[in-house]
Amino acid sequence: MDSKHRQELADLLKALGEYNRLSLVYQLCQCERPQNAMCLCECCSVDASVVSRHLKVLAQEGVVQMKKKGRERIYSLNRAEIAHKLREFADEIEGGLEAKSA
Amino acid sequence: MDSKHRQELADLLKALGEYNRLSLVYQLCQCERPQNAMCLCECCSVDASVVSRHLKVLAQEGVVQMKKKGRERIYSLNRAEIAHKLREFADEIEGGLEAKSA
DNA sequence: GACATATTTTCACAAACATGCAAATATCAG
DNA sequence: CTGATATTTGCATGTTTGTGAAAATATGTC
Repeated sequence: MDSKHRQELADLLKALGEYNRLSLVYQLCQCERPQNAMCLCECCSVDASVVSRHLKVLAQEGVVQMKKKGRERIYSLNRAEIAHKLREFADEIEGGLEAKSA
Repeated sequence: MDSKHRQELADLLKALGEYNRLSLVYQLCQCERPQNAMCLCECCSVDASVVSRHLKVLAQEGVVQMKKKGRERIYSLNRAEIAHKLREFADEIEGGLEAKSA
């Protein structure tokens, strides 16, 4: 794994590794439908501007996806993509040396 | 998931979400045998004290395990445990609502 | 004991970060 | 156009964090 990929993975993990951001992810996780930012705001007791910034970070790392709808922004979780990256990382950790030869 | 578990997961992801710490994890990952801190020091170009602190963080989060051996500290990766936690998280993200009923 | 090696701790510091508030922007309803 | 709602941005602030250098600690060798 080259340093660029490693940096990307580190950035992803860092984005997920903050309590309020992780709470937003779980909130989106439990919602059947995409949610707007104000709705997401209720799960963590912080200012709307804070939620906005956290969602921006999550979007930059590809954790969530955003769609404009009128004056609202509708967010949804990139479930498959994130789950895949996490499992890939788990495989690397567990597999270790034999990962590629197997 | 209660807030305590969520905080623990956030702490784990944060520990992994720093470039040099992640590099240490990958370094340990590629080693068949446990390594001492000085050896690990070579993979990232930082001071030995920095490596020591990073390893401390990783140990606190249960990512690595430490064993004293003379004046050396031998570190090894908790492969199964970390991989399991990552997969659990991946399942939660991907499974979403249906995770418990399935 | 004296010295070398491995590691941790303390200190200082700059950069990054999370946060709240207020102002700005965007869009809808009337 | 006016006002309301949703969201972002700028600013200020306190906190955390990653870092290197030097001192301290621990343990091995002679």
